[in-house]
Amino acid sequence: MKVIIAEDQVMLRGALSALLDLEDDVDVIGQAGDGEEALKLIMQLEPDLCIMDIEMPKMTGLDVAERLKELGHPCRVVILTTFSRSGYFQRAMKAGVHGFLLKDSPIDELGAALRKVHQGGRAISPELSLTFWEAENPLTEREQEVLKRVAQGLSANDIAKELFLSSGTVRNYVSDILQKLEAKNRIDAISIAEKNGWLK
Amino acid sequence: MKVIIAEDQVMLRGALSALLDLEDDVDVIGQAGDGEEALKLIMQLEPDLCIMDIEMPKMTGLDVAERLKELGHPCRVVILTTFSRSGYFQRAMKAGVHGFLLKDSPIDELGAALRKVHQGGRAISPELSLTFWEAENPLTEREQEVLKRVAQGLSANDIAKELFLSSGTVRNYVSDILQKLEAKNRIDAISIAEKNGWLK
DNA sequence: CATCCAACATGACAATTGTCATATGAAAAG
DNA sequence: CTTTTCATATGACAATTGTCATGTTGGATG
Repeated sequence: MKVIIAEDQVMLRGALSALLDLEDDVDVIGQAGDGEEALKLIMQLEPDLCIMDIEMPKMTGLDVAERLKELGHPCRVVILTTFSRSGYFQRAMKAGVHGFLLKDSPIDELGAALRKVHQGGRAISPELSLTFWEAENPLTEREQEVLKRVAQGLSANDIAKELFLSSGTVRNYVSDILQKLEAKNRIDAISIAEKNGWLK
Repeated sequence: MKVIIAEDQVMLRGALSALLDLEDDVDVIGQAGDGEEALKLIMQLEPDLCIMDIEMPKMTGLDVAERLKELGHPCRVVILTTFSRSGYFQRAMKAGVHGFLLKDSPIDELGAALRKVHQGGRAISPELSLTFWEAENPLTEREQEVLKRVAQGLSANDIAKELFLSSGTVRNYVSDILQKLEAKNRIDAISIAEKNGWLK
């Protein structure tokens, strides 16, 4: 099977590529260090499978997966990520990926996962518990926009200007966010949202 | 040369171990997933070299390196880390490590770095620029204690209680921190300190 | 078609953060 | 030995955050 590896960490990308190339039935035909390059290579080289990190420059792995789904592209995506965040997982499933592995899994599992996906199956890391499905993002679109800017260190006044709202509105959104996440303050809220993959 | 790999990310640890074992002159004799296990294995197996991540559970790679230096242990440490933070680099140099590589380096460089260190040399990632040496942590011990707790989402009152200070004192420390880091607010300050490796 | 609900929006007031002036003690420098 | 400097420490006041009551609009439900 023809495989492309999309991973911005050079050393891991090189190591995975070298090891997978040692397998008889795996052919690593391309490597990408960011999401845009990954999408381009998939279009050009038509791999069977793509191993895709999530957090990459220019375009996240989830953005690429969503794009491939839009295009009805046959390439099967196996997400390989560091963080077991429910927000990522849900978004990946919606994007129709065929695998979701954690970098905390043994290297042996990767090859097995690729074969499974190539044969039409799905490969999900066993570490992802059932409760994982339940932690849906409780924030509205507007609240997410506000929280993203809070996380960037912007004040309520700054955010009000950017989103064409009044400062009181922004403060109310922040207050709603604190209540929904059961956070003590905005630093706490940022931390909770990051852990759950609710901050893009 | 006998090598131990200390890396909490299972997949990378497995991949590096497999690849390094393919080299004629490298013998991977142990693997550790956290700092304490790494220290224990180094004591027991007496490797020539240890490839050490920084951010690991229980004990950071830098804590381990410092411990080995205290003991005058002959094992040579090569730091392998994701983040090029000057705080980490300085602390590593002070701990007497023999190598400092970024996971953004190609896998080929790792083997070459190990040989260089084994022969008594040092191996530093070329990406680490000269300015890297200059970004010394501007915060006092007390300010660092305060910022660590701010980053954990504690209020000035909470921090005052923990450190046996008054709330006004804590707020003044926070204000000093904001000025030194040229941060707009505490979220901004946390972000700057994290980027520079000044938050432990 | 009417009612209800949720998302979005605002400002008054309470609580917390951040600034600033000030003080003390220990270590470094002259 | 004296002076200076820096880290540590505190509270008054200004600025911002967070809470709460309230309003509007559009979509869902009966």
